[in-house]
Amino acid sequence: MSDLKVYNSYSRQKEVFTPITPGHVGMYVCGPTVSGESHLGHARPYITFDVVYRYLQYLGYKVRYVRNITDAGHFEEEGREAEDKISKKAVLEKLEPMELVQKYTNLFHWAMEQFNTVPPSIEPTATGHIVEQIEMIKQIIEAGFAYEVNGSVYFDVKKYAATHDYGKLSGRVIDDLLETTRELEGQEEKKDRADFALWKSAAPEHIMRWQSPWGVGFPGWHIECSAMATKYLGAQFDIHGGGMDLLFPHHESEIAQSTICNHAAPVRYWIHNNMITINGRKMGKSYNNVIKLTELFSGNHPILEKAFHPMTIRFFILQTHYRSTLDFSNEALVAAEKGLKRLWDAYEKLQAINYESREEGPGTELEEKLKKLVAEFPEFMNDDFSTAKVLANMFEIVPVINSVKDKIIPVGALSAETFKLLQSAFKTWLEDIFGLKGVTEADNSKLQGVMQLLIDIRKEAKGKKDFATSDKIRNQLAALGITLKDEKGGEMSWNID
RNA sequence: GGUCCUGUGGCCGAGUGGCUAGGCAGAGCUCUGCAAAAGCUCGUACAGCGGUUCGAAUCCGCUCGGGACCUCCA
Repeated sequence: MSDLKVYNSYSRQKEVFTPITPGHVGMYVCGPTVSGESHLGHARPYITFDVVYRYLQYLGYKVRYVRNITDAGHFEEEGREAEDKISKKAVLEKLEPMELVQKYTNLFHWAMEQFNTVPPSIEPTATGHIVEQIEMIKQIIEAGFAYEVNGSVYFDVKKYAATHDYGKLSGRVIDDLLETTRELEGQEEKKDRADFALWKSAAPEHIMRWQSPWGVGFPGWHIECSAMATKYLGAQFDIHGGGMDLLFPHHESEIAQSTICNHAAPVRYWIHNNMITINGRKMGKSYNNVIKLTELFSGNHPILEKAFHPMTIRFFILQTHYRSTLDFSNEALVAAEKGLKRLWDAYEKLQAINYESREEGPGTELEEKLKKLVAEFPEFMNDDFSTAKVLANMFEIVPVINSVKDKIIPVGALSAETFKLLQSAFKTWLEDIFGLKGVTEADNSKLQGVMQLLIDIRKEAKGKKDFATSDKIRNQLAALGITLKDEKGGEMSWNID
């Protein structure tokens, strides 16, 4: 099998993945800011990196996956509103800050469960690591790369850039940065406009506040990730993930902070997912075009024509390469929904077939084709996680499965070995690696019994050519949202829409 | 304004210079008491204009369009 290659944002090219410690992978992914509800855009990184996590484990790595919860809040705009985003909202909603944070954290966890994502190994909170952040800031000051002004601490970007490559990750030129940075209030505290806050002094009304060597305040925007990543993954770790919109300034600043503290570049492979767009524009609060996950699952949103199942979303996301933008539309999601159903129906049929045939024999052309398609699954994944191509191959196999089921492909065309290969490959890839699940839940044994009874009655009616009765059963069930299908050979199957 | 990405058939989307991606929708056929599924067949698309090449959706240049970041942002 080929080596895993990942596109490293830092080098801007695909590189062979080699972990620092053989057999182990440390992965940090920027988690949600729990000051509000997650929307469709947020689903992308967590599903993308869930598959990365699952795939690395499939490859045999022991992975420590750290994904933070940002519950201390960042600023609306640095300096302008000397106010914590979370505390601000808390006032509006008349909630305690931690109450608010808890509410949205719970909601986030609920959504992640709907998406069938595996929980990270560690999910540290920013508020739980104030001490670590203060320690790190102290180190940066001691190293001479930060300075204190009026109880706030700023990172000295210019000094750092003199000896380090600030701007490399995001393709920024430091001089341009100085010219293009916007005029903001509170800038006068900084020595240089490109500098960023490590610690901000808190105004008296500020609710979230902690004691520090520089007075009462709260941590700056980027330090939490540096502190928590260092604590749980070490000075250098393998993978850091997040959305492309975090490249600058968040990840760029993270590199600077960590590099000063740990005397080494913190991350080997930077992986960034692209945005989900709607009408070609990034989904985001500032664009006023967000669809919250709760709205998506319920269909309760003006631009939604219907509700969409979390698995449809998951599949929708996996059908695109993670570094491409993905444009949302009702039509696109309906297409994904139908595609997933077709794939999943075939998968369930595949698992249900008890295939008995020659144990071995000359490989037919069909067999060779199937083996090739399956063998390509890991090849595609190894090429920077091309989930879309793996799914395309699966869809090529779907007609074969259906044909075996309907006996259009005769028994004996496939060896039992090939057939079992399909069964195990589909299970591994669909369930274990892609984390997909069936959309319809019909796991009610009583309902199954009732359905079997109706099917028996319908079979009898059909046998007597009593089509009035047989059609009545099928039509009434259809009205209830249950589709009954006649199959070749007189069997019947059903599913809930 | 700066930096970067991008423009593929009705829609969504893969695409490593030469070989049918795939999904959805649509058309025809087969199967079927009817229906639904399912199977088979069908679209010869790559923004435009040049260039490199035996050969370009794929490389280069220009033009036009869209987007991201430069501010919290997945």
